[in-house]
Amino acid sequence: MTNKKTKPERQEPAGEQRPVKQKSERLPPFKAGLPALQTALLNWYSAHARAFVWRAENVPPYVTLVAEIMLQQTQTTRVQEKLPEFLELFPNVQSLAAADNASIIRAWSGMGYNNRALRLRDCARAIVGKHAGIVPDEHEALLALPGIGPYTAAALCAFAFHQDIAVLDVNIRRVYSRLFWRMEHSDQTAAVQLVDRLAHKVFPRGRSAAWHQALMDLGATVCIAFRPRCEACALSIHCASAFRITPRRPEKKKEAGFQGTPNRIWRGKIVEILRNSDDGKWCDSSKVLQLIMPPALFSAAPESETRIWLHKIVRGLERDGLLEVKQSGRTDEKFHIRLRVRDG
DNA sequence: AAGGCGGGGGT
DNA sequence: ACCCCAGCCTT
Repeated sequence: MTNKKTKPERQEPAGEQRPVKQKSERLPPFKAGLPALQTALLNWYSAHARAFVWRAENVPPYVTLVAEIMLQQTQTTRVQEKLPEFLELFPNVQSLAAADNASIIRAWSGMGYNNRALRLRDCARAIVGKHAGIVPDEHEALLALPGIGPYTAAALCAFAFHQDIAVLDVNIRRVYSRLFWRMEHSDQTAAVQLVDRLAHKVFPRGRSAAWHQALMDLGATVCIAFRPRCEACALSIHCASAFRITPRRPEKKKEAGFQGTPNRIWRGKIVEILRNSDDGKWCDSSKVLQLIMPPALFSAAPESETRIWLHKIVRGLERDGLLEVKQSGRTDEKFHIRLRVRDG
């Protein structure tokens, strides 16, 4: 068991963070047997499954793909709201593949992590170019697509194509860690390799989709990160850590920022300004500063230094294909930006 | 292995 | 004013 978020200098009782001993490749001892555990989780899911639009009957793989990309680091409630709007604009792989940068970035408004929007569009293009417009159903092929990593590839195999495959994200790993090993604190998880090996063995064959959806629902509503609600958990009888977890928050990482706000938030503000400006219109750097900064801060900020800071952020956005920069000559002069129109 | 990358909603 | 949250990519 490791705590990857806690720094070594943090004082802990000796031995607390040693890795869980793994004597063999055999499964951990299940308190009441694996079949009983499987039944308990699937029964709980039958009664408590959250009704999401991407879980409806006969959802095309394309919709599952868009949903899973959106669900990378974005809450279910927001995806529930944004997915239908997005699908209205881009109802299939072909329409998404045809989108220019500005269109897809605008359609991504409110989702955050805007680089995902371009990768998703590029993913659609790769599907059109390499897979005849059909979302591939093989894990290896999915993994090779832009924006699709181990989690999303497995999620598509399980949820869209009903293959027997383990789906692993931070939620499911947390649930497994607590279920099969004795976790002392809420921010602890078993070693990823250990959990992942186990994950391939414990899901009921033929029920991978329901099983992993169930784990994610349980992780989101009951076996939550900070203070798990063991008293409400259908698996507490089976759980090695039930009622024994002490809440503890992970060490927060410091993040580069300006005026107390992380740079990525400023990035988002800049992109949002460009979304709301006319298509193809160049926006003056001073105007952008005025729009993204609180009035008091904008008034007090020295023009030149602030513009140099903005310029640095903007170059990052340019590198990512999100916007275009027009600057006449010297880098310390005013400049103009707009949403990137050309394809990336 | 570590850092970059949003933003809305809850407490 | 904090907190949280269905990863992936680059260096």
